[in-house]
Amino acid sequence: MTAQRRAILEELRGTDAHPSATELYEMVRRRLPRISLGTVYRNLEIMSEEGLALKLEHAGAECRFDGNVAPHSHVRCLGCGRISDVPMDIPRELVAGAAKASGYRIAGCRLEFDGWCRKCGRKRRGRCGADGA
Amino acid sequence: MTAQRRAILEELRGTDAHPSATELYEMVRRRLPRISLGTVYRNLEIMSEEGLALKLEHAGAECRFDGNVAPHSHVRCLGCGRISDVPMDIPRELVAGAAKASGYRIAGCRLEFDGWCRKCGRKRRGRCGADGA
DNA sequence: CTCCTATTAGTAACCATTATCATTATTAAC
DNA sequence: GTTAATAATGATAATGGTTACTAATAGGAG
Repeated sequence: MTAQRRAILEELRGTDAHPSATELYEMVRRRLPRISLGTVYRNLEIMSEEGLALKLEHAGAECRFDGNVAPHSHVRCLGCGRISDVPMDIPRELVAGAAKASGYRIAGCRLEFDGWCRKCGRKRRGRCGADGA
Repeated sequence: MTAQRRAILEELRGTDAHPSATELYEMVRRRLPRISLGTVYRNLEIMSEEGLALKLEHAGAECRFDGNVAPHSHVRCLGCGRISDVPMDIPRELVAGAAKASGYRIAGCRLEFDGWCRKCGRKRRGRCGADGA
């Protein structure tokens, strides 16, 4: 394992901020100033395949990465864009229901939430629901 | 409403194939050969905001569009890429659980399935689970 | 150390999507 | 029907995240 790959993995494991490839690139660059963005992408891809990292392809947004490999869902804050973990299992019945409703053999599923984090929610006190403001 | 927007909406409503912007562009082009791709994108965006169309931002894939505006989930076939409807509600408890687990005020959520459609599943008889083959 | 293979840095290419802008269509008022 | 104000169009350029390419370099087995 090269120094670059090790550094990327360590930085990823040292945060719960779900960094994008570019953010990770900036983080690793403090240690390895000559690393290239392509190297970060390549290694993240490889480590995702190997199960060392999780590639979060949240709909309509750039990819983010997670050093926490255990299956879990995520919420994205509509205010600040932050992504947080949602330690929650997807009920088996839900997957079974989807299989029945669609006729597909279900192999995987993602549950993605959008919402307002505590900080952003405080600024919006009184308002509620799914408005876009 | 312009002829272009009307044509886009009619084509979208006339299919359940969840076309991408480019596919829709090809479809509409048969009627309006001089329409531009930008116009298709612009109108799909506008109609999504107006609630006339649904923009499906399935993780890690190009956007697809749906003329069926009722809330529902989707499965993508890992074999052929086809997207099908999953007429299923997301349980309230799931959203409530996510709110509790994350501290966010949840505004929306997406449930995305990957799997094998009947046709592709037949070719894979015997195998099961979430392998990538 | 030496050869072989994998990986790197740097850069160019890709592709879906947006933005720009001069021209053209639509609408509402007369 | 004309006109003036406004909105939408087509064509193309720009953007941004990601992938592909390549010559140079690093790692590791023997």
